[in-house]
Amino acid sequence: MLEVASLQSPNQGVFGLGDHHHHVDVGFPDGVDDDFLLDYIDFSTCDVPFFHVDDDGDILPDLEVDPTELLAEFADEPATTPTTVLNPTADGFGAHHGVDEAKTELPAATDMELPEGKGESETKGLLEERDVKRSRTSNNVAADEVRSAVTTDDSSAAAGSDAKPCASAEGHSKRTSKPASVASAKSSHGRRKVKVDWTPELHRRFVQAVEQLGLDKAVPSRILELMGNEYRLTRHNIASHLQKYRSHRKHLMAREAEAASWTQKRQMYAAAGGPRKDAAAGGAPWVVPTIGFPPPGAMPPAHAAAAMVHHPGHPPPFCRPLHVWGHPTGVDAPPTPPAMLPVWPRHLAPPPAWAHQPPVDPAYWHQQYNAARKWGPQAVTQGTPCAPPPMPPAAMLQRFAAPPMPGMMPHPMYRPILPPPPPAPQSNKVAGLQLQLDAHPSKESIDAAIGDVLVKPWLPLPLGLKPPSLDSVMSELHKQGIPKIPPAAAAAKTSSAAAS
DNA sequence: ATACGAATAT
DNA sequence: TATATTCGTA
Repeated sequence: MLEVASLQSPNQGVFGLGDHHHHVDVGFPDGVDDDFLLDYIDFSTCDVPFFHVDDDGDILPDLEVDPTELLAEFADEPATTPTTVLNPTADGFGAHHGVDEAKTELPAATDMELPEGKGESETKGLLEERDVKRSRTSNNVAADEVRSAVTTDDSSAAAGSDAKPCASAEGHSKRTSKPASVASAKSSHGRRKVKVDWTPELHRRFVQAVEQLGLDKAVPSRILELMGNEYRLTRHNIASHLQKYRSHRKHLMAREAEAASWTQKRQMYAAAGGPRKDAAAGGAPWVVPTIGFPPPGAMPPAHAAAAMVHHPGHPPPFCRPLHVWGHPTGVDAPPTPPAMLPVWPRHLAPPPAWAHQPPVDPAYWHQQYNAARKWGPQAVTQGTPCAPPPMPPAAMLQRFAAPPMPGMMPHPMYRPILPPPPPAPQSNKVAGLQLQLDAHPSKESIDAAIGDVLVKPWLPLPLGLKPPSLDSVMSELHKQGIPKIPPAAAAAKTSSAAAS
């Protein structure tokens, strides 16, 4: 079992995403990235750096395949490689930025279905190889299965199309050639399984297919059909990804439900008679639109700035309500209206115990960030132009800039807002920042949703941390001297609730 | 025999 | 963690 650890692309990191090197000149990224590369590639097992060069002389980066396979490919497939849609070199990538690279069009299903006119059934059969394999035996599947995996699966399926597995095309120039362990070269010419690299682009294609089918009808085989075989994905690859996709989706919805419930509570409170002064001042209730604002240092300045970008005609993303567009098709549009998110009232000076969070490992945010980029709405929103958002007004940056806190990362969700020194000045601004509820997202708002991708990672409540009960909140308000506490709440669990 | 998908393994 | 593989099931 020759397993080669899959390489994690440095580009997958927070900082790399917005800065792809689209050229593939030598197979290695230039500049600083070389350092990264060195870190990520284990040259000890690599005899020769191998690049996959196609007819056009393009080097296809980051193929997660081993040399053996490549060789095999060359062998049986001289090189009739039609340019893949996803070949990064094919579409002036220089123009793309960050998240959204090219919104590649999903070629009509019919188009990509079978390059060589193969029937669907045939393709299906081929792609089902693994299932067959599985049932066939069990022992020593290691070498055997792996071999057959590539042999059957690939050679047949791949042979079907001359498209190369450009699965990782896009933006991942750095992940370039993967140094495969040449160990495979030995006796058993063991072919190791290839780990599919679900690049953002590939994922997008996947999502497109899913959308096209509809969530309920999106099953691996169908998705595979729609995606075509140019990526040489197997049904299992899809199934696995689909599983995760669903899972993420589920969590996303759960999160939204949570936010919605919060909104309800807030509204209850407001209905019960929230702080009059705010309402009287013409402002909204006590919800402050600071939710989701990235904690200082959680993201690179460029992205942080991006998160703050203001889209004309729309509220700044960071005060946008948590809202997932769901399927563009509308099939599963969130039933609950977008709502403002709960945040700690700005006039509540020291936040209660539950608002204080221990320092969070930056890696956590990076993960959140990456996950959001991959599974977030942008993935669902097709054809979204994704130019890097402009810099926010300096004033805005200043306003939200937080003093560096070495080692400390205030919790994003409940980062308390210190009471503004002068009480008056901010009222207008806040009003301006007030949430706009987009019941029917316009194109712009969808575009703006990209900003949400950057924002959302900071939205969720920390795991294991339940939002405070309405009672405890009101109790806290009471402590702070906020008038008008519903009797019921006051009577109820006071400090105890707040503490928990 | 196939395909699905949850659970598990790597 | 992401992806692969296994396993029970329809």
